[in-house]
Amino acid sequence: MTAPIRIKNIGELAKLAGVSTSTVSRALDDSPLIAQKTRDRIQALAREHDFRPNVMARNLRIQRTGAIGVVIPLGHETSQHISDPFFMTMLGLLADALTGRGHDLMLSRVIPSEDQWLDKIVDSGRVDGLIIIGQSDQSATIDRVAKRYRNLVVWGGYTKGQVHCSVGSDNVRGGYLATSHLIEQGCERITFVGDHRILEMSQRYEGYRAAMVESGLKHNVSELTAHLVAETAHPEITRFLGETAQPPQGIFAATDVIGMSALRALSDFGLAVPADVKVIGYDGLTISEHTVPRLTTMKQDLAKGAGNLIDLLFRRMAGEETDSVVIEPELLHRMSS
Amino acid sequence: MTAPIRIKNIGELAKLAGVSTSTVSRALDDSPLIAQKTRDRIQALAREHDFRPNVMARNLRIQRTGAIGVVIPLGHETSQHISDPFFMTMLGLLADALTGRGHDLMLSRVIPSEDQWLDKIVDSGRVDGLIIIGQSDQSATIDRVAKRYRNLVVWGGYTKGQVHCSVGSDNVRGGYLATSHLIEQGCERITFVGDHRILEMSQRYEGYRAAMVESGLKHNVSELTAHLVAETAHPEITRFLGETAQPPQGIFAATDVIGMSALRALSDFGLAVPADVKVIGYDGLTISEHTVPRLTTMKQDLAKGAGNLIDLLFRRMAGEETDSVVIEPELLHRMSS
DNA sequence: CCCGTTTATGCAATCGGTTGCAATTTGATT
DNA sequence: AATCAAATTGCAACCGATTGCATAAACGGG
Repeated sequence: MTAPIRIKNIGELAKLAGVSTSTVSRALDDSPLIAQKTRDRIQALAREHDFRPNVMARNLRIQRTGAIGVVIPLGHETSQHISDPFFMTMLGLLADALTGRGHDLMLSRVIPSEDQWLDKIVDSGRVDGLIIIGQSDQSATIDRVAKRYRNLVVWGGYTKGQVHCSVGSDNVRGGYLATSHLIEQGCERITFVGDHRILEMSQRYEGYRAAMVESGLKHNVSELTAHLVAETAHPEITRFLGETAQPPQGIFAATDVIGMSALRALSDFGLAVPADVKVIGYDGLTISEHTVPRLTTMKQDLAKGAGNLIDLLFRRMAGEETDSVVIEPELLHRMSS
Repeated sequence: MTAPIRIKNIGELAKLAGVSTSTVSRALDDSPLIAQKTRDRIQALAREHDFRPNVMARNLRIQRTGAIGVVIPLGHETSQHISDPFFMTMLGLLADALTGRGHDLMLSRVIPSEDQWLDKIVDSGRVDGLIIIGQSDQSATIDRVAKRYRNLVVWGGYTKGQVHCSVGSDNVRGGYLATSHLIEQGCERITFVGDHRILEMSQRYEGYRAAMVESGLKHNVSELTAHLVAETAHPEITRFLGETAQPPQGIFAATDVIGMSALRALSDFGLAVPADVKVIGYDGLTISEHTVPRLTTMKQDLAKGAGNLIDLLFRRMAGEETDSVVIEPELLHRMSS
């Protein structure tokens, strides 16, 4: 019934239709240059043979790829795998938005071992633009490349004077609000749990510290360095709880995943949340709503963030200049505090 | 210091080096056809101008893209976003393995509205091969395309007679083992919570049912249809618990995320886990280890699974025939049962 | 010093499309 | 019927690489 021969390029289709390749090309593109009935005929023919023009050839000619790179630098993680649902949420949102704009998503997880990692991606010519999720500890490299490559936006922290265009929540303020909340709930000894090397976390720590100092709790400032992945964060918190003479009254976890680990470690030690220890997380991921007890957290509006990232990126690709966006974080007071 | 002019193709580099483009091309490829010192000279020149040959042009010429498509069909989800950490874990593993093999990862999240969705991806010429994560409710489409396109592997359930090559755990057996475990723990009224439309879940249900029947608990078989995402699963479980006269003694959640939702819903109703109700999940995700109490689950070895997927895919791309792989699931007995 | 190999390089076709411009056809107008 | 503008279509160059084959240079042996 259907035609047996497989058409593999517009040349063959052109021959079949008795026209030139240019006509086929334009017809498939629905160009008004081609008479309506010719267009219809060729499109029908293409459908019949389910022929789809080769994307690579097209891309080469028109000098764009139709793909946006999404890069997750893992400079801080020794562990090979990310299990942080944060990335999935972000990725899902980005994938949706990009598909909606007719672009594909090229995912790269990079463990930066040499400082050319970003240049390689940029110069590969595989993508029209780049979204980097989290500066990790690579701010310098990112800034260097941003200087010469415009089509680049970053989810993460904002630092005065940075070259690259970023979208992210106000981490300092978020840290301040989170800590203030715990203080309001009556906590005095509050421990910050996170990883300093990561820009956003160090900003959250800064906010934490400011709130503590402001409330005259400067001497109670304490910090536990914990990895981002739950597998490693949990034993670290457990060890910490085992070693301290007196457990803290409040824990400010730099991410929801760390918060979850904390909840579990506390439970292991027979400490009740929020009666004995109050816990607050950061991110506002779905997962934080499904812990027992439900985790109080600082919500970053990721949907909005992803929207901003895409929007800014496309504007930059169109040649516009863009400023960074800082989103106001929001306290979600739930059961753990 | 560094050269100011930007080299944009091998032609320009050739002119600079005083050789032909073919020589440049071969030199950059480190071909033995070119004299060692010519090679060195050209490579140095390329480095100096940090020139990297255009990938698209290369791909067009050699007829491969160096990219593998990873597709997540969401035929079953009305909701736009996936928050299931399962995908992230899988994606992370795949991204690592593919990078290791020198390939890029093109991510597509598809909500199949017309039955050509897969053909479009295959015929786009953007990828050398395709990994589909989960059949969703699209087994028919996948099978149809698999018939004509070899470079395709699927993570998901195995059905006798399927055309496509799949990798996944033995869901029927997993369901059987999970249910048997709950029965051994003294449960008689066990409810299965999951979504039948998804192949893997219906297989898990099948195993559940078999175990129940085998233990003479046929009349206690009960099922709650719940969505995969925690946002919607939780209220569904809550409603269920509110409506039943007598809560079940055991809950077999078809995924860890549903299991988490169940834990929380039970906690809301003041039911103790595992004292009042025992819960078992499925997947063995990291996250399941960090719930309170820690979730008993059926572990699927995703690392192994991802390895198999990649391995099979590359063998298929090399022209080999491959059989589907079924992985034995393993009980992780933790605190919730 | 000549000739036959090896070794090193260049020529030009090719991958599969897109697009500026020229050429042809159509149609309207006088 | 002749003229001219508008509507269609085709020609051929191009995007930036790779690669089979021809050619030129270097080398070794007699």
